[in-house]
Amino acid sequence: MEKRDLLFFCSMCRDKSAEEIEKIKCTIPHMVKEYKRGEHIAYQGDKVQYLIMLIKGKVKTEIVSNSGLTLPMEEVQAPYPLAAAFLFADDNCFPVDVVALQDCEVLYISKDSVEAQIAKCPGFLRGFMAFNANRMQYISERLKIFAQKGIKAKIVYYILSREQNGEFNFERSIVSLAEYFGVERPSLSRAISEMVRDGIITFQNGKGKVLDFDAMENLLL
Amino acid sequence: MEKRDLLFFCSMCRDKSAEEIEKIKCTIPHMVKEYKRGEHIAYQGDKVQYLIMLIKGKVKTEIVSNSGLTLPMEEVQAPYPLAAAFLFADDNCFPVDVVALQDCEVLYISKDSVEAQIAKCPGFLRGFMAFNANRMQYISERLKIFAQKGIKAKIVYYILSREQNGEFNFERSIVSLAEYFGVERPSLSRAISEMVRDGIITFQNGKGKVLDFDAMENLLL
DNA sequence: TCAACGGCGTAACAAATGTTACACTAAAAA
DNA sequence: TTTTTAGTGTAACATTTGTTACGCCGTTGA
Repeated sequence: MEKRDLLFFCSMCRDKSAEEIEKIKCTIPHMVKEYKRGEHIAYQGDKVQYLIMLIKGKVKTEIVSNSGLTLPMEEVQAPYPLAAAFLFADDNCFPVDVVALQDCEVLYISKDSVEAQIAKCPGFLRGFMAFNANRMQYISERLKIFAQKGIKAKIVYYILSREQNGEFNFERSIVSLAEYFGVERPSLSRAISEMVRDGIITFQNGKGKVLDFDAMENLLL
Repeated sequence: MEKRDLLFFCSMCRDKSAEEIEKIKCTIPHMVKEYKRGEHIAYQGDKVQYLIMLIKGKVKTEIVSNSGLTLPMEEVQAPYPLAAAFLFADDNCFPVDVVALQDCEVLYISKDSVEAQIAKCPGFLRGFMAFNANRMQYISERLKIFAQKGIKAKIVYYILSREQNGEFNFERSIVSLAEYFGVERPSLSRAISEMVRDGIITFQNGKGKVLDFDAMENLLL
């Protein structure tokens, strides 16, 4: 194993130098498995017994209903942990099927080894926690956006959570923002245009200013 | 919010009563502070330096924009941890203001003490992880529902993730399901009626059967 | 018994959003 | 240079969802 697991241990044990990571690699028992394109890496309902790291390739996850229908969920690029949050959950089952989209390599570390490593190495704990916490933070943020009813409310929420002195920068294209909001691009475009027309904000090239904070607040209800 | 697994992060302790929790307080270094109704327990942007447990009372959380507008987020009843996921996040700041709705008691355990306890007591680790994992699971599930475009798609998703042999039970009232989906009750009611009319499902008193799986699948697109 | 209430279905209409299509621009590729 | 491509705004129309109001039913409590 070479550079790719450096990435792995960088994310899981981030306060170590490369040399120290070398040592750690030797001290954590692990397995590596390879999967061909199209193979299942895990099935929904499987127990998550290992910390599972996708170290090479790309996978997709999908929900499988009891009647065999599949609902695509998301695609994951290496390097990335799979179901890391569920290793310690009460219901520690894969919530999805995991299928290789390319030839993949997957690294497994048993739960016991993870716990042992956590006890030994605070950095590993921090890395693991930070990963889960960051993911949680991201998901929470998205949930708050989704919970806003109406496109304008989402826009207002998004702007208010990042404006400084009334100025804001979307940091995304309209296309990706629409996707992030879960709405259609023309709908988002129209909503922004209307807010500009109504004198609530200015907007150009992803940047803008808030002109009427009261109107903004009303849009949140 | 799921209160069922509250909290006390020692899995050995999770089913303990308030009295038994008293003992645990003795084995981990900690502080207890009291807050009057209306006082701020934490401000958005504060560093999360402690594992913070609301052990008595009720609080509300709200986002505060840079310009002073507040967006209410959620209410939390004791006992429940506050911002537990953020203790180890890279950006370990409170994402919200926390304000006491009643007189409250709050317990603080320093990050170091938490790490020490985790190293000492695998049960504590499991409890902490399980709490975060369960919360993540809950939030992920809601996010998946929200991500479904259109009420019928949400219904289909909800049904497919819990049907057995084509039979399902909502386990909730229409009112609370509408809230869970983030839609209005009459809209949900109408959508269900239409699906019944179209021969896709049967439905009565919160229970029903899937009649046409193909039609269900089509509604997910 | 009756009144009050909450949960539910339904309908008519209003409002928001999706859909589709087209035009314009800037940047990248040919 | 010209052509292509991606990103964007806009419009007209279709569809979905929200809003409001009403009636029905079962439960609760006076």
